[in-house]
Amino acid sequence: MRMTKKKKIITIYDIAKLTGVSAATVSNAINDKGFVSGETRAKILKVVQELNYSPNPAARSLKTKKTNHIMLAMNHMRDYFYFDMIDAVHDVAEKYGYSLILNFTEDDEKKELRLLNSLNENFVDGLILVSIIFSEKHLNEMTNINCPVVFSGICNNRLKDSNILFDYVGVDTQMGTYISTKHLISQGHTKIGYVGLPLKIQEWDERYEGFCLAMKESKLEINEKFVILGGYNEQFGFEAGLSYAKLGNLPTAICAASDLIVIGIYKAFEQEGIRIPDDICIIGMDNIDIDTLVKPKISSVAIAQGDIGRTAAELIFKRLNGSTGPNESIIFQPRLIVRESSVKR
Amino acid sequence: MRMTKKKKIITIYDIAKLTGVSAATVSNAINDKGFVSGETRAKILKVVQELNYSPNPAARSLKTKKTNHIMLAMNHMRDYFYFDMIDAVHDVAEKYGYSLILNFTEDDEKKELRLLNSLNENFVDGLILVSIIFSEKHLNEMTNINCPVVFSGICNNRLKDSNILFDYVGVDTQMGTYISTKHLISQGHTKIGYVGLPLKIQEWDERYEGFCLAMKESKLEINEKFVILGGYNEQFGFEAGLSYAKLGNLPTAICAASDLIVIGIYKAFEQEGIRIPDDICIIGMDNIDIDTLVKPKISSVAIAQGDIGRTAAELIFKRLNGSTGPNESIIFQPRLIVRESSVKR
DNA sequence: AATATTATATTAATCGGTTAATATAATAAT
DNA sequence: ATTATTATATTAACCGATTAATATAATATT
Repeated sequence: MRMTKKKKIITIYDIAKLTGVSAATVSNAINDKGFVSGETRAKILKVVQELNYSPNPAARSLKTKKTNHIMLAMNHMRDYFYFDMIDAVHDVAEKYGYSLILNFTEDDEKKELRLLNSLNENFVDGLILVSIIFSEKHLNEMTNINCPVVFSGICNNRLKDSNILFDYVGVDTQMGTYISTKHLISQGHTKIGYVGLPLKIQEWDERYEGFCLAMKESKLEINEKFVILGGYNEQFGFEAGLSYAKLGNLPTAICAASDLIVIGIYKAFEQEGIRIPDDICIIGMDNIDIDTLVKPKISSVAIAQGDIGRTAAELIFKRLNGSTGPNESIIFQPRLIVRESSVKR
Repeated sequence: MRMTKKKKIITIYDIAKLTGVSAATVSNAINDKGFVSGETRAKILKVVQELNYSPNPAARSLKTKKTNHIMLAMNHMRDYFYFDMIDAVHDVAEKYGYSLILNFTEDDEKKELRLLNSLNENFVDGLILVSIIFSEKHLNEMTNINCPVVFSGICNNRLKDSNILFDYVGVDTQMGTYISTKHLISQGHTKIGYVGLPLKIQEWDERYEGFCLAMKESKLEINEKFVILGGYNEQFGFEAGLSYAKLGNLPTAICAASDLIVIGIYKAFEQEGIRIPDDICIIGMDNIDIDTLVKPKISSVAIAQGDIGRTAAELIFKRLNGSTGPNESIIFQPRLIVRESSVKR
């Protein structure tokens, strides 16, 4: 629709004039503050409704210092991982009468830092930052933040372990790869490979750690040739799959850090004539929709993205409502879902 | 992060005081208006940077009547259809220095109408409304809108045909089912079924129309038993698949209005032992990621969701930049993508 | 040298609400 | 009947920017 000539904007003063009261009384009536008689209130609300008036958000915001916006920032849209999360955060925001601003940082740490840096300007009332990598740089940028921030996603548990410096809602992904690896081991596998994220922070990664732990516990050796670190998306999975094929000597099972990696490996293995699960068993993580649509169906570890989003959002509003308790760290436990890709038929 | 004690908020007056100029000059310097000497400007910007100052958006918004927000409203998150669109709109918004507010109307016409109704309150600077159904009720609610609105999605072309009442960016979905049906016909099929949306508006639906047109052109009869109307999601596709199975007498090919429907039919047919494409050929629409991940790969009609989002967003900004030309109606043409599900091997 | 023009900066009004302080009227308490 | 209390409404300041109108100083023009 093209812009038509500017309409006269109805202000609180128009309502006041029409009802014969002061602007302050109109404000009180609208915001359900006391001090307004039932009669007056009814008269005001009637006119408000008739004129379809609603207060200018900017003016209100300027005085109250609340924007009624929260922001959900995440690296990128195209990870099926996030859909439920967006949905859940949106629902909670709506419940509290807030709007949801979506922001994609595209795995760009600079963008994330700039975002944190800009939050001192009454831009949003709260932020949920989903980041794959989380470093001390993030903390440094948070010194001048004056709105609640909840971190989420695939943070590094190490940060939570020693010193809870921020609210955090996430999932124990180390447990995720731990149980998926254990599942493979329980099937009798001993030559198990791993494909996952690089060890960015201090040469360490939760998911890889979970894999190592499970192997160690079962006294199994990790063959370095079977470990491929570097990413989490389909493309990386495809490349990893090809590397395996070139290897000649295959592991009998693979623990992957994400289902997208598995999808990539599927494609590579199909191309190379390697059969799943006949030649090699495989299990992923995230429990995305696609898992049940491909053949064989992908075994996975469910991490309740919706719950994470909901909980993170609720935490924001808890803080906005004045909760000043110590920082919380809410860690959901992952759940093993055995389908077809990890079980020999 | 929990709220710490409120920080002193830096205002334009603080900057003014520190640099020894007036607030007006600071404002001019920040906004790159003329009338400020290079020397003064540099001095101001230096302090601005040092204090990490940025203008209060509410105050600015109140005066300028611009929020720097645009809204993308769509029925629901969980249609793969929309991902590229969200991404594209976000990118364009970012390019113009705008934030993206996401809103889900959940196929609820009331929510859509309430949304249109609320847009007279300087809430956002522009709206892209993606709606499956578009009725005159929508138009009625738009009388008091004072920001540009672009409709998109699967609107009814009829509205555009007679009288362009709003900016519209979409895809010719009638052409979509027309070419997919033609494709099936060119393979020699004569008994062709259709699964798609109900005929909500005036007993008429674009996609179904495209199917009918192609059949008519080839002088093929439409068997009413093979036409199943009622929805567009996976669940509906599953039910449609089961109905076909019960029918006994199957069509040799099916034109589906969405790929999600195809996914549903896949599941039903797998359960019922009907093979694709051996027993029945099938083609969908939307070209979602999953198409190439399932077996057989789903033939589809690509509708450039990213292009639609980008174009719709650019149109919003064109209007915001003062374009007052007649309403535009930009219709992308769909593209046939033949994979495995529609071709006998 | 007097005046016009230009460049630069300031003043003060304004945007449209909210809210603390204050006034007024109505009722209750003494 | 006077005062205290309560309920209701108003006044006016304020939030933090932008901007039109205005002032001032510096330079150009005659």
